Amino acid sequence: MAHHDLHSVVHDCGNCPIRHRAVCARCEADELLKLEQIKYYRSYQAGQTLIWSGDRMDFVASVVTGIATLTQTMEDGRRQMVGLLLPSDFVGRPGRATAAYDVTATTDLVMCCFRKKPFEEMMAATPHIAQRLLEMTLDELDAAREWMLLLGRKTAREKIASLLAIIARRDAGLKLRTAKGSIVFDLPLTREEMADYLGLTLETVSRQVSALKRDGVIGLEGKRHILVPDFDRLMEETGDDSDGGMLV
Amino acid sequence: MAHHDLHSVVHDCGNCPIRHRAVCARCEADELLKLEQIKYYRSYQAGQTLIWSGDRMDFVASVVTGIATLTQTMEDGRRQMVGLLLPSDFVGRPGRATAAYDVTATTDLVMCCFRKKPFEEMMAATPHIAQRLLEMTLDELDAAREWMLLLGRKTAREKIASLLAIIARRDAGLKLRTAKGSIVFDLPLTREEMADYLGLTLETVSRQVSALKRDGVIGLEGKRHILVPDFDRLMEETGDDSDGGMLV
DNA sequence: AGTTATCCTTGATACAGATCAAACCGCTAC
DNA sequence: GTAGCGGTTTGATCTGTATCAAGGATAACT
Repeated sequence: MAHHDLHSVVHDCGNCPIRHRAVCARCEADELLKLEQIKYYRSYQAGQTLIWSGDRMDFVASVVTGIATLTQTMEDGRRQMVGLLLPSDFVGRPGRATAAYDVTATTDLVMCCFRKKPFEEMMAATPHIAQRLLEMTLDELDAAREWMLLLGRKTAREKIASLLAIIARRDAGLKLRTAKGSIVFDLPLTREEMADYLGLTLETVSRQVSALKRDGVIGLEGKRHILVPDFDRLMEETGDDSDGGMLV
Repeated sequence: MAHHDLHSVVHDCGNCPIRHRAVCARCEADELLKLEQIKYYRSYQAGQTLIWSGDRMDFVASVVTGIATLTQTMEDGRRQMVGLLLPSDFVGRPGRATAAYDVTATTDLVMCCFRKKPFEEMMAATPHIAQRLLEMTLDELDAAREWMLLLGRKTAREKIASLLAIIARRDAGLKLRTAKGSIVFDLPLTREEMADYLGLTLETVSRQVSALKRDGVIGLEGKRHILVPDFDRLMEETGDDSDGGMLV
C-alpha cells in the first residue's frame, strides 16, 4: 500500500498539494522545473522511523502528506518530542552532515526529497528558496519558543488543552466543523506520543483528557475522535492570552 | 556610563568585535560599507527592558557587548525565558511588525541597530546577509530544541548542571581557566533569571546550586563566582550523552 | 470463539519540586 | 553606626505529577 501511495502522488509540481506552502512556495515556473529534475518521492508506513539521530544525511525533504515527529532521546530512555512535522514542513538542514534528531512517521507518510548536494547548489543560485526556508525556519523557531513556555510553565491540564487547541486550529482551517460551530477531529497521536510532546507521562495525559471530558470542555468518541463544542472555552483552559497573540 | 560605552564602541565595522560572527559575517568590504551607512548604536543599562512583547518594531539589531534575555509572560505572571542573547546574536524578525517577546538587558548592553525597512531591502539585495541569517536561525532552532528536552525531561539538578555547562563552555572559549584545567566564571544571571530559564522556582535553583557545591561538582565564592574543577564531572550531571553530540 | 497485542484507563502511593515563611548577606545611604 | 533593600539561603509543609500496578477496550490473527 505504500507502493500505491507512492504512485498516487502528483509528480508535477504545479499540482502539488503543498506547492504554495513548502520551500518551493516562492519559486517561479522555471525554478520549479529545475527542482523537478532533482526531486524524488519516498513513502513510509505509520510507525516507521525514517531517520535516526546521528545518521549521515544525504538528502533534505518536504512532508507532502502525513505526519511525522522529531524526537530526542536521553541515554536512559527519557524522550522529548521537539518538532511536529505536518504537510509542507521541511526536514533536514542544508550544510549539516548528520541528523540531529530521530524522525518518525506517526501516520503513513509521503516525502518529496532532494539530494543534499544539488539542493544546496540550487539554494545558492536561487534566492527564492533560501528566502522561503528562512521564513519557515523563523516560524519554527517561534513555535519552538511557544512550546518552551508550555514545557516550562504550564500545568498538565493546560498542556493538554494547548495541544488540543493547536490540532483543532490546524484542522479547523480545513472545514471540519459540525452544523453549530463545534470542531471535530481525530487525534493523530497516541497517548504516549502526546506525553512525549508535552513532557508528561502517558498516565497523566490519560487522566487529564478524562478530566477535560468530565468537565465538558471536550467530548470524545472512542479514544481518538475529539469534539470541541466551544473553542473559546478550550482556549481558556490553555492559560494563553485570550487574544492568542493575534494583536494588531 | 551608558554614554561612555556608547562612544567606546568601534563605529568601524572592520574593527567590530562581532564582525566574524554576526549577521554581517559573510559580507564583503563593499557590502559592509553599505551596512555601515544604515547602522547606529544604542546602549542600555543592566535591568532595562528594551522591547516589550507586542511593541511595534521599527528596527532589528545585533548584540555587540553584554547579555540580554528573551522572555514570555503569561497573564498570571508565570514567566519563561525563551532565548539568551549573547554578543553577535540577532534580535528582531525581518518581515514582522511587532515584537513577540520581551527583551531585557541582564548586563549593560550595546546593540548595533538597523532600521527595519532599509535592512530588509539590503537583505533582498545581498544574499550574504540572508544566508548568514538563515544559518544563525537554524542554530537558534537547534538550541531551542535542546532546551525543550531540558524543560520537558530533565530533573532540577540536571537543569542546573546543564545551564552551568552551557555558560562554562562558552566562557571556556575565552581562555578563563586556572593553572590546572579548572574553569572559572561569573554567572551573568540572578537566581530568579536562572529559574525563569530552567522552568523552576528560585528556591529550587538555590537549593540545587548548594547541592552541587556540597557534592564537590562546583565551587563558589560569593553568590556569582563559579569554579568548575572537573568539567567532565559537571557534564555527567547534565544527563546528556557523554559525547555531547560531537559525533563524526 | 478464543488468543494476543496494543493502547488506554483507573487506582494507590511516593516523591520532586512548589509554596509559604523566615532569616541572612553584602551593599549603599543616611 | 544602623536602616533599608535586593538578592539569596534555608526550613517546614503541601501538592501535582510520576511511579507502580492492575484491569478494560478494541482490533487483528488463528
